[in-house]
Amino acid sequence: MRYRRVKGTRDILPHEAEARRGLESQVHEQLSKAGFLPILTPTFEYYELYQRSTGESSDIVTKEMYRFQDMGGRDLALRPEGTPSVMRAVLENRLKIPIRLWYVMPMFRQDKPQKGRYREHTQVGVEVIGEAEPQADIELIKLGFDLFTLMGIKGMFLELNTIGCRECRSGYTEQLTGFLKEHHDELCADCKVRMNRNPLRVFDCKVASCQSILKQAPSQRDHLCSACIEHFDAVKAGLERFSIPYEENERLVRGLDYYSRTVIEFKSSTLGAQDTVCGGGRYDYLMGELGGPPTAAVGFAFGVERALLASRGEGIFEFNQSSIPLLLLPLGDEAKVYSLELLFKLREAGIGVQAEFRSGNLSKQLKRANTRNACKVLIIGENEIASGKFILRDMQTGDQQEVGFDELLNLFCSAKGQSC
RNA sequence: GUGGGUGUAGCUCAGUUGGCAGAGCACUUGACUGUGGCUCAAGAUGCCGGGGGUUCAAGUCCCCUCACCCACCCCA
Repeated sequence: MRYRRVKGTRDILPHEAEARRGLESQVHEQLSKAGFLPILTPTFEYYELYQRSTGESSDIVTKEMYRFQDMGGRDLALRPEGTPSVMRAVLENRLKIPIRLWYVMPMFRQDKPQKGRYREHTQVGVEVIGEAEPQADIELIKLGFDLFTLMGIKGMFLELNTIGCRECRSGYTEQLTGFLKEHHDELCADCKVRMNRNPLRVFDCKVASCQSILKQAPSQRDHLCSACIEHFDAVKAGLERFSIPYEENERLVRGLDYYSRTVIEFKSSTLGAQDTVCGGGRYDYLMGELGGPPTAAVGFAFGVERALLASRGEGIFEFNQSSIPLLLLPLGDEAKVYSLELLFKLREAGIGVQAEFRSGNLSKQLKRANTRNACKVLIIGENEIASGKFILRDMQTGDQQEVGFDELLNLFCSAKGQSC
């Protein structure tokens, strides 16, 4: 094969493309009800935007970005995640805050592909901008929970943590760094790097020896300020009140630098190694970081591909085998021309109709109709053209009737929306 | 970057101790020239991922390489 798709990219073939349309329209409906407005941002931005927001300690920025220069020498990058672009757009276009925005956009990360991980993938993102109260966190989490339930995500569970605010975190990271320095020689190479860049990330480490050291590490819980504790308690109380099951996971810190306080991940046990369907949290400092006014915000994003993987064959985006409600079967050259005319007239009337233009006797045409999964066929031969009456055949039952054009319209318009 | 697995027909996959390249599904044609699905018959389809080596002989054994998948890591 001479031409292949680029590593880590996928062709989304008709049946999956249909499923995605179904998913998107459901998401749109739910989010509209919750007051979210759609937004779309460019596929590439200045590299610096991601560097400043996603952060220097994140894997995304350090090793996964598609970074390039354009002909004007601009330092650009393909969008690896949506939140920075959306916040930039809010700021740049002076959108009125508070505002709730959502998007579905492709994201690009040059990671090594495997199941549920692609170099181009699609995220649905949801951002609540300008709401600092824990109720916003609760509403958002409930929204996600309901959405994933509706989609039929199998083996779903929610992990929850708080990573504090600037004030309480700085004291904690200081203490944590001190602890890590004491154990410097026992740590793995990755953790030695993490220690300096973003010490909280050491909790992500899967190396057994690191984990056993970390058991004795100071707990962030003991360093949360009273405001952060209050916020976290309110969120947890809300989840309990609305019967949203969750697991508290002190190890959950998220790979992006801009989070504060609440962080969440929805996971599915069916996905294997890449089990996170949705990640998110609060990012009260990001707007300020980008040079805007201090603006609290909370949001999440879920991967469309993973959501589909985790719910295959279930939920809202099942789709029907594509079938043709009515297929015109012309017999002979004259009938072909005639059937084209008929095709346009019927379609104008709103009927989902197609025509078979290949030549062949009736036997062959019916065979083709069968292969193409036609519900009903209209046989158009010399006799039919002469009389203006066509034979309408039901491909399932084999019933046939002679119908004129007007009769045909009536039959199909009254049966609109029905499958065969 | 580090492991493991898989590459054979359009698809799913067999292929034995090295001995003519196979099956099922799908496809084409006919039986059936204005009535499909079922059945029967016939047919087409391959750089066996690529390169090199061993051998009288390689899909099969050896070396190299590429691609894809999975896992580590990280995340959606």
